[in-house]
Amino acid sequence: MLEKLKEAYHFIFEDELLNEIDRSGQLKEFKAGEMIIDFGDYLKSMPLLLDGAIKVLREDSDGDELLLYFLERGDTCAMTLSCCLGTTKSEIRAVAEKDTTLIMIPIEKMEEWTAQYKTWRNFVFESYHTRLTEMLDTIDTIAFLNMDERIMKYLQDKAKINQDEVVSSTHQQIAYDLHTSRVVVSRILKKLEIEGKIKLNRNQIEVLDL
Amino acid sequence: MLEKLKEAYHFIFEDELLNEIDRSGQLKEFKAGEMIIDFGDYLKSMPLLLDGAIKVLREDSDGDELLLYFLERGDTCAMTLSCCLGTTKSEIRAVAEKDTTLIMIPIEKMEEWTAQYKTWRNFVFESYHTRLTEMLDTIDTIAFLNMDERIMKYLQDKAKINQDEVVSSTHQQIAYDLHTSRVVVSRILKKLEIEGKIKLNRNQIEVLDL
DNA sequence: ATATCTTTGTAACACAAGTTACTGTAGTCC
DNA sequence: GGACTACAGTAACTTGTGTTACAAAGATAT
Repeated sequence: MLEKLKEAYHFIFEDELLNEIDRSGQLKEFKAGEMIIDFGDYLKSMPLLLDGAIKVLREDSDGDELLLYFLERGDTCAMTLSCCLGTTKSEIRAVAEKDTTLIMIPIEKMEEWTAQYKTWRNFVFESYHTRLTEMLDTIDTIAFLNMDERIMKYLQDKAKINQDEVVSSTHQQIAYDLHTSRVVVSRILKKLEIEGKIKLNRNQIEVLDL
Repeated sequence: MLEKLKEAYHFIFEDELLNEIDRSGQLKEFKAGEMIIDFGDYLKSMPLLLDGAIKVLREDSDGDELLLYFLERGDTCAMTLSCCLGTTKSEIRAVAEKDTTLIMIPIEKMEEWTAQYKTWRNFVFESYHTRLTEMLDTIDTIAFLNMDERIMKYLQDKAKINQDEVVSSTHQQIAYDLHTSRVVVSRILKKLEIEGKIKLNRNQIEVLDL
């Protein structure tokens, strides 16, 4: 574990802190599609992403979902982070986008390290900043873009996260993430294919315009 | 200034820190409608809200605006906060919603106090948490509500912020904040009036259903 | 190979929201 | 008072998106 940890975080944390994380943290692995955190979960530890990718979702009162953003290596979930501090329930759902390994850090350590390590403080602030920026981006997307643009952006983001220009999703899955209907997704994907921006196959969409 | 500061913050900061803020901070006053921060501004100090209210907006590439949230006494602008740390440009615009007084704190102090005062750290984390939650609420609003509900929520929020059930805005101003058109706002306001939820007058809307 | 299920394509329609255009009305300035 | 401006009301139309319904194509199981 220490190896992987160093690989991902040695640029920002000093050895002493890395060793502390190694001692207190618990390694967890999730298969693609597994749920990591659900709405209303009480969180007693904070995740540090070592490898893989996580999809973060929001749900409304009718059970409709909406994709907020993806997390990659080196990220932490700032929502979780602030839930930990407030010991409030999770406002979001986190699902493994691909096979994912992460380290769970007990909340008690958070407070301790925040006081003790400047690098940790900076990391936490940096994470909050990144997440706020990401949320702004999400707001821009749903407020200012039409469905064509949102779908195209979704495909590009997903291709980037998975480092594969072929996105393996059904139209229904995309509809869930974007909070729209399957028919709308099919219709627009077909239009994007005619425009030459993507290539459609069963369960697969090749993104030509990255 | 120290008086006002104590009035608003003595519950969360110790006297020593309050005195520090008093020494380093600079008092600023803004009239309702004045712009406090604009897109692209570089920020060298961080605002603490003493009195009044602030409206925080987002803008897209075409210059279209969208209201993100309101700030009240005891709040700070977490976006500003993270801009300060990253010395990046402001992603948002802040406008005084009513006459507002705030204290500007130089960024150098931020780092210092974060290391030194636990209450300050908690305040900063708390602020980030509140802001993230507020952003989630904004996302819910634009993603899951229709225009009728959004306008009603807007009026209720605005009435609450101004502690006045009479909202003094033109239909055009509401349209800007919600990123829609004046005609749509007029049409829906009329409908809400017929439903008995509001009462319309020139430049004024009385919110009956708070 | 037949039956079944999942995924995709498409047509026809419904509806919310945005657009254009015009009118009326309340204030302001001369 | 008359001219002007800002604000509000409303009608008629367009457009984007969501809905319902059904058919076809590919995958999977028996």
